[in-house]
Amino acid sequence: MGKLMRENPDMAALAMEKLRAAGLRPTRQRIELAAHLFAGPDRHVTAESLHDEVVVSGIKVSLATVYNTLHQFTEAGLLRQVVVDAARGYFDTNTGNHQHFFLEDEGTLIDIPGDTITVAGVPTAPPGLCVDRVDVVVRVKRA
Amino acid sequence: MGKLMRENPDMAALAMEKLRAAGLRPTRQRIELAAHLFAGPDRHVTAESLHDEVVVSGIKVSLATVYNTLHQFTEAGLLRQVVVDAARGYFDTNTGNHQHFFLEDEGTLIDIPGDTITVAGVPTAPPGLCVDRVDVVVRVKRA
DNA sequence: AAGCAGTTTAGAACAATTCTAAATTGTGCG
DNA sequence: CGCACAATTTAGAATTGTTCTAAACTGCTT
Repeated sequence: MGKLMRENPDMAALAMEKLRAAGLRPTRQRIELAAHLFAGPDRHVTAESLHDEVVVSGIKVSLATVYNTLHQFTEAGLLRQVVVDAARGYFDTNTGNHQHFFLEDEGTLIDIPGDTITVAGVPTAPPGLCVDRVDVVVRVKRA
Repeated sequence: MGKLMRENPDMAALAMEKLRAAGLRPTRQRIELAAHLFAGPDRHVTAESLHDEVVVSGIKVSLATVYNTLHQFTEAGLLRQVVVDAARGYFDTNTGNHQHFFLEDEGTLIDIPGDTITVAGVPTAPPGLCVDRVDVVVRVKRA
């Protein structure tokens, strides 16, 4: 399986591990995408941005596959979706408890560590429902 | 100016006032939409849902106008946009400080009064930026 | 009643995302 | 190893929500 990932063959190995652990067959495109996503520290991508990035780096993956993969990774718990912009969907490689700054002008996300913000007084969920998650988005603008 | 709004002519008058106060010319469709939006207590609508509702009640308004109007109302401070679902945009007639439950299964929003939830520890905005708003979304699911 | 800027509208255009059916690729097995 | 089959990828069409456009219409002022 391959000739790519020359920049860092170890990333590929790690990615394969991650995929296998998640029960996802380690295909060329999944490995490349995972390598990109999990190479750096916490990252925020959209399907389009990740696709561009990956294509630029010389890898051939279709946009449809990026969408599929992003969703599969999310289901597998490797990613988390962040809803801050009605226009596009963001995916976050930080799946732990944390919140976000959202720079509305640029469409950029910045993590806020999970122990920084405290949310108190969340009412109990309406009958028959349970709280799935509490999201805090700090929307910031040019001063 | 017309024959509709028979259910509640006063609503129409009120709506006209609101529109005039906001500097929006009180046209037939704006009046009808405002009457629907501000008739009940706090409401959450999408362009589509409001359009359907209004059309069903026998009023002729195009979807484009609903979109325009919703945006104009928002700019005028009569409505507020809520981003909880990547798929569609919601508008809230409650423009005051408050938060939301979001029932992911149904796509329904429920207001949480502004003094219920307390958010502490919001870090200062990155340099050159200022906090515009802090949104809290409590995502709930079938138990 | 006329004029005109502000509005509305149908329909085209768009952007993000999903779907589809066909081609390709991992993986296990003999 | 090489084959078979299911899982995956893909190009392109289709969907969905939203915005744009140019033409028709309407509320206001005179």
